[in-house]
This record gives sequence, C-alpha cells and structure tokens, in this order.
Amino acid sequence: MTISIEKMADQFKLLGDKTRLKIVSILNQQDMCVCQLVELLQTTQPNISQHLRKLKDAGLVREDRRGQWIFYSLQVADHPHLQDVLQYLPKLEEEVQQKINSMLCE
Amino acid sequence: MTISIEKMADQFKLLGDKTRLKIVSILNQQDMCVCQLVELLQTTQPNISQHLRKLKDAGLVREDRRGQWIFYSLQVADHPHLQDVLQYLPKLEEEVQQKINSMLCE
DNA sequence: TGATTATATAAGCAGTTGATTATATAATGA
DNA sequence: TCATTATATAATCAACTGCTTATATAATCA
Repeated sequence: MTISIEKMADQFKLLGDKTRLKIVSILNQQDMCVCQLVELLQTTQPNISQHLRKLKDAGLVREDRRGQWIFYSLQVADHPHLQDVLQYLPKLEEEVQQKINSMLCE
Repeated sequence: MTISIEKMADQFKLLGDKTRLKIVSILNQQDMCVCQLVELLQTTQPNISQHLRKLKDAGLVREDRRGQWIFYSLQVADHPHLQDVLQYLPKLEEEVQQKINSMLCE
C-alpha cells in the first residue's frame, strides 16, 4: 500500500487542473455521464473525455456503461491522501450547483 | 477564508511536481537553506531556488535570512487542505533521509 | 437498415513548465 | 579591499499540457 513520492506528485498533478478538479468535485456529489459533465462545465465533449481518461488511467474514476451512456464515478477508497482532500473542495459556482441539484432530483 | 476551485487547483499543481513535493516533504521535517536542499536533492542551485520561489509566491513557504544563508520553512497553517496532506507524504529514499537525520543532529 | 445520440481517439497547436547555463547580487572573512 | 560562499535572476530550450477540430466507434431507435 506504499506509494512513491513521484506517484503522489503525479496524482496531485491530476488535481492541479481546474477542469479536472471540477470534475472530481462534481463526481464527489454524484455519478455523471460525459454529456452531463459537458453541459455542467460548458466545454467540448472531447475535452471532458480526455480529462476523464487521465483520471481513469490513474485509477481515480471508474466507468460504467449504461446503454448509450457511460457513467463515471469517483474511486478514491484506496487513495487516502486524495479522499481526505475532498472535504476541502470549495463549492462550485451557484449556477453549476443548481444544475447538479436539478439532476439529483430526476 | 474561502478559496476558489481555480486557486485550489493551482496549489495542487504546486505539489504536482516531484522536486517540489520532495522539498515540501523535507521542510515538513526541518527548516533548510537552499544549499542543503541542493545537496539533498542532487540538483542545481538555480533549480531549487526557482522551485522555492514558486512555493513562496503561493505562500506555502517562508524565507528567513540567517547571515549568508536563507532558510526556508513550511507555512501551511492557513492551508488546511494542504496541511492535511502532509501526513500522507511517503518516506523519502533511505539515503536522503539519512542525510536529513544527520543534519538534525548537528 | 439508416439516422441519431453518446463517447473515444487522433492530429495539431499555442501556451506552459522544469531544467540548464550564464550572470548578478549579497553576505562573510581574510 | 578582494576572494569566497550563498542565493537570485535571466535567457534559453525541449518536453509536456490543455484545448480545439476532425474523425471513428458504439448504442439506440425509427
């Protein structure tokens, strides 16, 4: 269960991008599919997909196809140093959070 | 005391470099001057100085001149999300840690 | 089957980053 | 004062990053 300092740096590097940190923050609330993240973060689909791939390669998210959609969920159980960080994530912009809330209700 | 998600990402980006994360790990044990960090991390003096400047600009370290030397210390009291991370820092390579220990004894 | 929707992948590019080399500044001590 | 030691800054460069546009794959549904 030991991790090298180099690998730990690589994981922080993943969180060191505003788009990815927002994705993490959103997935910390609720599983989402790519198209939902695209809408929430107002960027292009390939952009989101590429960020998700990096997170997946590092084992921080998990994908789960449900028909046409692929849902992503946070997978930090075995990354205690990241898990601990989640509680400090700032709130997203009101507008984005409202969209998320409306998704939660559906 | 609120921090934006963008700023938080910037702070993670700082930890997302192996040299800087090692510096943080070392300073978490003991204040060090530049030349000591150069010896511990086996790199050039300008390299260490430039990393320290980034950490200083972000308010993560503090400098304190003592004569010819400038000592750096970790300043994370007002960065709870970073403070929390420190306990998860992996051990440095045995060889480096031994050098640090010998510095602690002096 | 063909059209639509969702997602991934590839290529290209501007901007950034980490490191090196060279040089400048500053403190110390002879 | 001059030489030495410690540190900072500047210039440079190759490598990397995040984003975009274009294209490919895959599932759904009429």
